[in-house]
Amino acid sequence: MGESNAATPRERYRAQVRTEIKEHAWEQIATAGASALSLNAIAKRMGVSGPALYRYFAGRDELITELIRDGYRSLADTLRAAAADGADLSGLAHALRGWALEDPHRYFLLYGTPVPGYHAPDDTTAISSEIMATLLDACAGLTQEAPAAPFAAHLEEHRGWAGDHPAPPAALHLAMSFWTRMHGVLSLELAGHFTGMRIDPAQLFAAELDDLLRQRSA
Amino acid sequence: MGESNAATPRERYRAQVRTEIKEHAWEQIATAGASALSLNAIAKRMGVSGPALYRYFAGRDELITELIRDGYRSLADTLRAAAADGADLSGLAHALRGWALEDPHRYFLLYGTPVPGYHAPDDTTAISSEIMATLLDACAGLTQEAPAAPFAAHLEEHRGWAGDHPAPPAALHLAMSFWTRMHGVLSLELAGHFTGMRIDPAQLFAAELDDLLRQRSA
DNA sequence: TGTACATCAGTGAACGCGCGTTCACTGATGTAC
DNA sequence: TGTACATCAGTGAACGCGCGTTCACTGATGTAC
Repeated sequence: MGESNAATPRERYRAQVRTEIKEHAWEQIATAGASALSLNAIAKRMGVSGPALYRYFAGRDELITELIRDGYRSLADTLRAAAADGADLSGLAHALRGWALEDPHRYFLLYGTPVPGYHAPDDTTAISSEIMATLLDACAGLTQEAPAAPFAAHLEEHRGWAGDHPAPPAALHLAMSFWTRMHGVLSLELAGHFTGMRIDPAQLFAAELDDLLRQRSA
Repeated sequence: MGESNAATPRERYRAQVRTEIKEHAWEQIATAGASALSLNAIAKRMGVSGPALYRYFAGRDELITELIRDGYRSLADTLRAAAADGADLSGLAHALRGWALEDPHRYFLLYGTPVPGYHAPDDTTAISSEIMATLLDACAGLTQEAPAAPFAAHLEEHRGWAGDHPAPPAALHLAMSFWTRMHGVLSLELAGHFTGMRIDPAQLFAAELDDLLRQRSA
């Protein structure tokens, strides 16, 4: 009690306002897209003057960075929680889809068209590795043919993206394939490409997942 | 000669300027992204006054529409040409990847994060169907297990996206899977997600394609 | 408990910028007789 | 071939807007004695 770690009222207030700003930012992104994110507009919606927000974020870029970080964090936590609940790869797939549908613009902010002048901070790749490691844990129990020799070697050499997870090349490949395939269906679904086609995205997603898991059950 | 179909000098001039405007538009998209597309900026680069462009396009939206249409057209032509040269599914995959790498921003304009306030015109779905039909032709020669009954029925009912191509459900599913899987790897590659991971996109793409075609050769 | 001081959240004015779009116009190009 | 006219590409000024960001400031909140 009363240690240096206790948040002062001012600190708590700052944290709360930062959160509120970010919430409005997500709303705005959901309405007009990430490239239209504007500090002034957020301030207006909060009933506050424009420059006030500069007390909380150094500028627009820092805000976007924070949003991206939060996005990765949220996905990592969601998948980890699912895994802790005993979800297998199929369960993780549905957790991923649920998370994406919950806020499509958040998904696109992380995995969609890159924001023009913007470059992601280093520590998001750490969270990314965490996500891949969770996938790899779920892949470990499954059998899968090893990829062709050169590609297997390539995967073994570069396992940094999975936090140096000690999985065999077959699992590394499966995790990678899982990610790209789920992303393929999901991103086209979220972009609305299936609505025009009158194809049910849920069925397509399920079929894709089925095919991925075929002959790979533990 | 001299029929109503012959282009007058003025018509030829108009067409040429329209083309030039679109070229500058693509350059600008490649630099700052689609959401930063600005008629004024294009005009400035062309050494012409802002309002001058309104002789050629009703506004920003019409220009974007035209760019999207041209993009779909270009992809459809590329794939069709490859198919006419005897390319199989694998050949089409590489044609697709080549086309995407040629101009990543063009790819994202069609298949990336949707442009905020914008809605695509109807006739692009016609070109989309043309693309899918080309894929389906290449799928026809391959064998593939039919998908589960309900999904097979769903695919049979809604084959409008393939221009009512008379292919069996197995082929419809394969084409759909081909599209989503290639898009999955490609869009992550173009967004730069593999560079941070130090994974070679070409090898990953090849492995994904290999897996797709496994046990489905004619 | 009360006073003096430091911290800091938020304001309002200002800077310079670029945007989409309209409008009345000038001047060159093409057409009709 | 030459003149009268119509078409239409491009100009420049203007409208209203919103953006990111800086700056000197006011006034409330918290701290030290």
